[in-house]
Amino acid sequence: MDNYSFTEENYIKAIYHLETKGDVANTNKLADAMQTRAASVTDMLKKLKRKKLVTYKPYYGCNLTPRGKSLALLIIRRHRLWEFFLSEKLGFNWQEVHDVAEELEHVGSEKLINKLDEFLGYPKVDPHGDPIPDFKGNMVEPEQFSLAGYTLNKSGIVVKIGEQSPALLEVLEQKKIGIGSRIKVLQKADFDQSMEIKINNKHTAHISKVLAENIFIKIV
Amino acid sequence: MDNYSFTEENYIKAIYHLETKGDVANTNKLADAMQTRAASVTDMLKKLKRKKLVTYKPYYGCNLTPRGKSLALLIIRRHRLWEFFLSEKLGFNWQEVHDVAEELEHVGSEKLINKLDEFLGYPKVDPHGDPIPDFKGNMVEPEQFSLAGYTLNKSGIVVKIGEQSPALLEVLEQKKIGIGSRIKVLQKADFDQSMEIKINNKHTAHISKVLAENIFIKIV
DNA sequence: ATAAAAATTTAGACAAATCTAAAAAAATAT
DNA sequence: ATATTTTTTTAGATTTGTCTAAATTTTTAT
Repeated sequence: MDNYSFTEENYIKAIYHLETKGDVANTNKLADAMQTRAASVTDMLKKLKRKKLVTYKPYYGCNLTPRGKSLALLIIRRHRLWEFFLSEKLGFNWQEVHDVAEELEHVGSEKLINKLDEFLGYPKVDPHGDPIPDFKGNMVEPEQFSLAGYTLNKSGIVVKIGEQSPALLEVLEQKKIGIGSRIKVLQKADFDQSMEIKINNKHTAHISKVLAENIFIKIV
Repeated sequence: MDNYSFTEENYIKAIYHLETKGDVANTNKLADAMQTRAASVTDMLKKLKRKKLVTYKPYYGCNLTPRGKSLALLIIRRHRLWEFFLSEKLGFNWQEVHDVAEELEHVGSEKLINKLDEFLGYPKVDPHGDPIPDFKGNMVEPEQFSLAGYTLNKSGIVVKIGEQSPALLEVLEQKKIGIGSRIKVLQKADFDQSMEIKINNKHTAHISKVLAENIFIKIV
């Protein structure tokens, strides 16, 4: 695999994320994502095109070539493996892992990342519930379920909140449940479907059926 | 702690290593260490002086300021902790760890490096036998001697290889001598200072004076 | 002590990634 | 369909770390 600068890698990653969100990666969106100016983006897109990582059409935007896409997946693989390492082995909170992984993801050694993968036991999902590509770039988007359908002792990561009402958000805030929280079902009451859950392996909470129906979990 | 570029950090590290070797870090030696030209070094030294990391005297060379020295020790701490991690946790050979650690050492998070230190059990020495500075920058130089100075029937554990040339590493590989090997001196020839040694109580080897001078042993 | 050699610095240039300001193209509104 | 607004590109400048070639200082040798 060739060698790319931090900046190039970050552009490729940003383009990938825009594409998978269904958007075309155009100049202004990229400038926004990269915290830079449109003119700088234009320059970079021309360069990435020269390097055959994207197809670039002036006044339109760009798409990743197959080469660009595998580079993106490699960087995402590195990022998410490091996030897993930081969380699992070094005891970082899931909120803290992103910024550090943002730096570690640019360390290029192929052997490093594959050995790390092995050391971590080939995890499928990072601490935010996002899937980790394997060494070939394949990843399995984990299925998400409402917490209400969960059975005892199953755990996962909160990836979505159903209803966006202020009342619901307030309850979640109060119980310290948010996107990324790791939740494990401890007890379930048959008569009203309420449940006792453990949040981030730290504190427990009791939540009603209605609340559980609005919390969506990815299995980890 | 402030933020420095990869290049600045690498210069600081090179200056530190020259200083501890007893040399004055002058332009040509630095150009050699940094694989660059003298003119580039001059530019950089002026910059490092502006940043108060070195004292620089034209036509003489430079010395690290206290700030510069603690930065150097921090980078060395990162480097050696990562080497330990790669060797101990990911199963890299001690010859392979250096280049990867060279990249990892520039990841700046203070929390990362202190958590890593904790995770590794606060190791005192890296896979090459070099001491790891603690979070304050203190390190204990382990007592070690060149094998060349050894007398008959004395034995110890290989903790460091002096010169890092591929030619030397190849000989060591071939004779199955590595960091951690237990070595006992069986015979010594007066006329050329070559010696017969036993390695790991298993096989014997004949090694020249020059080779012996590059093998450092810790008495056990 | 003076000339020759070696080491170092200065001057001016370059590539990468960025910027601002102005020009050009595309989208939108009347 | 034409004018206005938005988006994007171009042109030219800036910063960082590098380079070559020439000038300068220091060291070494006679």
